[in-house]
Amino acid sequence: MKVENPTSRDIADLAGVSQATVSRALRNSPLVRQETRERIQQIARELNYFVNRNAAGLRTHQSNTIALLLFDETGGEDAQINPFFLSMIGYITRSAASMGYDVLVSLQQLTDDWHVEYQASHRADGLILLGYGDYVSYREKLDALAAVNTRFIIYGPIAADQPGLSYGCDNQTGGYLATHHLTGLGRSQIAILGDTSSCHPEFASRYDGYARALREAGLESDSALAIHADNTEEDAYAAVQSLVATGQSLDAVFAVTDVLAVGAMRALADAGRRVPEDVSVVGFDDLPRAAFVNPPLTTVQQNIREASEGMVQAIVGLIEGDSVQSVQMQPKLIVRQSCGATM
Amino acid sequence: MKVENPTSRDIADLAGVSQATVSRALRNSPLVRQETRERIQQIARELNYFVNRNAAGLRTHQSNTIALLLFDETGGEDAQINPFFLSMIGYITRSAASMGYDVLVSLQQLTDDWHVEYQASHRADGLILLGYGDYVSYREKLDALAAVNTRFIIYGPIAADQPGLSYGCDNQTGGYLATHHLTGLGRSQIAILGDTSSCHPEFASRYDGYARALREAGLESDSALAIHADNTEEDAYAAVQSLVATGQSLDAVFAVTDVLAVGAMRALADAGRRVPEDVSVVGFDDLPRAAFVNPPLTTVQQNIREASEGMVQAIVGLIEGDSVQSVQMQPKLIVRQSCGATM
DNA sequence: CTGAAAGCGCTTACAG
DNA sequence: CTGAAAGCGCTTACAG
Repeated sequence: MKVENPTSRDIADLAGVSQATVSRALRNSPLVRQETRERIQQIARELNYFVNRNAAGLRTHQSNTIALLLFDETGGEDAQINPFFLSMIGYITRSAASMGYDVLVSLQQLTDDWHVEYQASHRADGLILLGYGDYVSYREKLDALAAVNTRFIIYGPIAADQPGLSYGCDNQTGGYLATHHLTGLGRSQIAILGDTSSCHPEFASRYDGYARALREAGLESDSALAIHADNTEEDAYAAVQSLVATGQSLDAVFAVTDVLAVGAMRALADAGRRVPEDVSVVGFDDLPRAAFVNPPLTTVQQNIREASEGMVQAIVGLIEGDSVQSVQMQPKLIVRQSCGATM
Repeated sequence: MKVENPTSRDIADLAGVSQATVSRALRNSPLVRQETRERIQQIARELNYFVNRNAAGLRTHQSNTIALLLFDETGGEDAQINPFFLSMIGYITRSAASMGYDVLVSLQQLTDDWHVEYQASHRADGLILLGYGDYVSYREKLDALAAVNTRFIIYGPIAADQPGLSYGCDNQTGGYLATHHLTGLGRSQIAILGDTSSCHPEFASRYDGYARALREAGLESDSALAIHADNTEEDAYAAVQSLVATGQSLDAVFAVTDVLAVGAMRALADAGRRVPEDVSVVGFDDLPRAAFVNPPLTTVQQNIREASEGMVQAIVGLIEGDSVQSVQMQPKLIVRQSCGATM
């Protein structure tokens, strides 16, 4: 009675029906008489039988799998995944499972181009792309994906002529919220920390929001207060340390990510500047650690659960042939103690 | 010249060879003349052709995929993955990729039993299981996996009669290191926080190490200082708060995970106990946030990179028929400021 | 070194 | 409601 690696034919023999009927019964086809169906499913259960996904996928041209590709610009060998994207994995996986999809996770270097392989090899029906990357090389990848008709959605800004769908937050508004909070507290020498060049459209938009808030408050953007840093804590630390060493005065820092904000806070502390008394700090992302740093970090939150579930729905929609739109979410300011606002 | 979804037959027609030769050439078979092989690979590249994994997998009975199953005991709908296990995903994925394997990630409730499906459905060649779980229900799952000859490795303690391989750290030594550090600082009323019942063998072993260190220091284990808490920050907060409210005096806490340690530190602070002046705190895991809390947390580190890479090598070894052993790593005490040790 | 052929385990039109 | 049959796109013994 025990079969080592049972196939639908084994079930058929045991049930005294054809293999086709087994296939139908296991897919809950209404074409099969209920009594037959239940008997077949019972036998399948007893044998620990599961449909061979390779065979089914070969027939149906589907994998019921979504590939989740994490791009890592700053990543060396030992690099941890950007915690912001890492925290999406749970939501994406759970949400995909509830829609009947598996999730294949892969870390990609921006120099790789395995990404086109996932759908072409029928390993995945669609892709979700996560990562802050240099826009120019990123863009090439998107074009390559579009060229082979891959279904994909990218977390990030919606560029006008960019192929594919995107799901992102209104970064301009986010930058505005952060900066407006600082000007509202009377800060006037507000530095912005990060790579706000056009290579990083999401950070560039945060800069635009920053500039708008300054303008509204009657302040001028001062290029001496635009501090360039790659998106690592170490780079942020070094950049802020250098700026402070020049004698440049400042009373606030808007870091375009929490990772940068944490580095900035360390650099300020080591330079003897108190946060928030001497310098206010705002971040962006609301990483888990934002609540734990000292003082707890005021930051702009993107709703990652909503984003994760939305992206899964979008890619599944695309796979199933629905028409799907790009989405822009509204960010939210989370006030903690790093700016000196009363709670 | 452009083919929509090229197959090996299309390549064959274009190259003027048989489909079998294309298959061989693409797998770099030495049976194919080099010149022919290169010509075929060139054509494949031009057409953006990739081998259909479903078809190949059906033939070879392999998926070249590892399923990474994360079990979540405390997980409600909105629960984040335990950050300790989350941080392994990157290393596991990268390491699997370097060995030619994809990683399928799935969050599992301890009540589910999808886990047997992964290998039986030929979606994965083997499983890696991560998660702190209630040992009794966990054990049932392992037995079910073993019953259907699934290849798997579990991160956790090596129980004598447990099926499958495991990869874990020497939790007893870890508990000893933490507690010995505290006794060495002159602490004598050392609480232990967590679920150290036999349901959680890893935590129970940490308890054993704690008891051993106390014994060595001539101290007695006091059951009033064994604080039960599920592995969440909230539960730890509540448990420590209650204990302090009873008037129980204590001068140190060994939390069996960093998640618990963070909750304990909050509860102590809110009760007006200074860390480390009044109460020393040690954790376990060295989560990313351990360095960020205030004061930075002294903790026992498990080398997650080594563990991740080791587990991938082990499961791949198992898949490829090597003989593989369970491994126990040595943990390491990371001294920060939460105990008051001089740095 | 290359080709013809079988077959992996399914799904689904087609026929009854 | 059920079965016989074709075929998805590969890999690999077998024959040359």
